Amino acid sequence: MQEQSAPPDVDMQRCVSSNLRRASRAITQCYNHWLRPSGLLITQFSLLGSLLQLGEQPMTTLAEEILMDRTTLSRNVQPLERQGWVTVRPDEADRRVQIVAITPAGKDVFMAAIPLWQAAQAQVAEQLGAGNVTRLLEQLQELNTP
Amino acid sequence: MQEQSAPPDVDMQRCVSSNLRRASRAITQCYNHWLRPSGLLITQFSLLGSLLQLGEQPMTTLAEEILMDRTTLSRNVQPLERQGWVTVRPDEADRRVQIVAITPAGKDVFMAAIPLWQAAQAQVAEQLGAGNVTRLLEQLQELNTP
DNA sequence: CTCTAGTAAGTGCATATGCACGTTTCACGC
DNA sequence: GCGTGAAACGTGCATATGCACTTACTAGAG
Repeated sequence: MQEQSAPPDVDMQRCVSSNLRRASRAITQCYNHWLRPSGLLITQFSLLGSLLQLGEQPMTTLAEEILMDRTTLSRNVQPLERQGWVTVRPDEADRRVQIVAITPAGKDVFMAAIPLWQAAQAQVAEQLGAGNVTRLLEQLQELNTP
Repeated sequence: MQEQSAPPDVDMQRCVSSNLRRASRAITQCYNHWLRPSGLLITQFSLLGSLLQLGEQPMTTLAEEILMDRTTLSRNVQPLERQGWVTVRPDEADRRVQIVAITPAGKDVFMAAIPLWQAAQAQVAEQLGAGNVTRLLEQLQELNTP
């Protein structure tokens, strides 16, 4: 008897990474759809929100705070910089460091997008149930910890 | 009294999309790290696994099965085609349709990667606890449904 | 002061993602 | 047979993601 084409213990339905990526695609599209009138993508909304919460930050420090690759963050900042929503300037004391800061215009566009973001959050909450959202967020936090 | 910089109800820690994307990044890196010796990325491993389970499929049908944008799938297939792990050929009856199929070499590289994938799965299971993995997968499935 | 180890960023490359738009092909009504 | 609407795909563009390599700069040893 030869081996079957796929062993029964390899079921893509059970792959945590594939399921996470799939859900991430679906939910990202949902949020981007709601945010569309604001001109922001959810990645950009999130970045502006983090800058508001944290205040201006060195590039690498910010990357560590939001658990994003330094070079990814650096490039994600560029569209926001072109729009005038953030600024990037060298640190005065240490010229290696680039300080990222949100601008008043950036804060405005973020504030205007909040109701749209809340609508997206509400849609997910309705789909999962409010309690399940909390549980999901807790589990996702644990995946970030390592 | 003026408004504070960020309203208290906008906490990026509670954004489902941001948390999903962050976890997706972290877990993807974990799986890619384990899969490194195989030469496959987790996206490619997952694609080959789906093709083994489903058999050869029209491009659009496959995209719907795995809940991925048609054009994204089309481009994700290209590196695999270059490596000789999948083939893409026009359907004989309907010349609009492109049939995607895994090759014997593709099956070989997939099989060889299975233990590495299992190691990644095990690491996640250890981090979350086995029961929590099942619960997480169930919740992620619900997010795909809409 | 100088040399050097380490840190912060930038760049090139490849993959991943999806929207908008255009092209080819098919099926169906006539 | 001939449109015509729909289906399947490809392409261009922009963003997202991260690895490997390089460059610029700092700080500390000597």
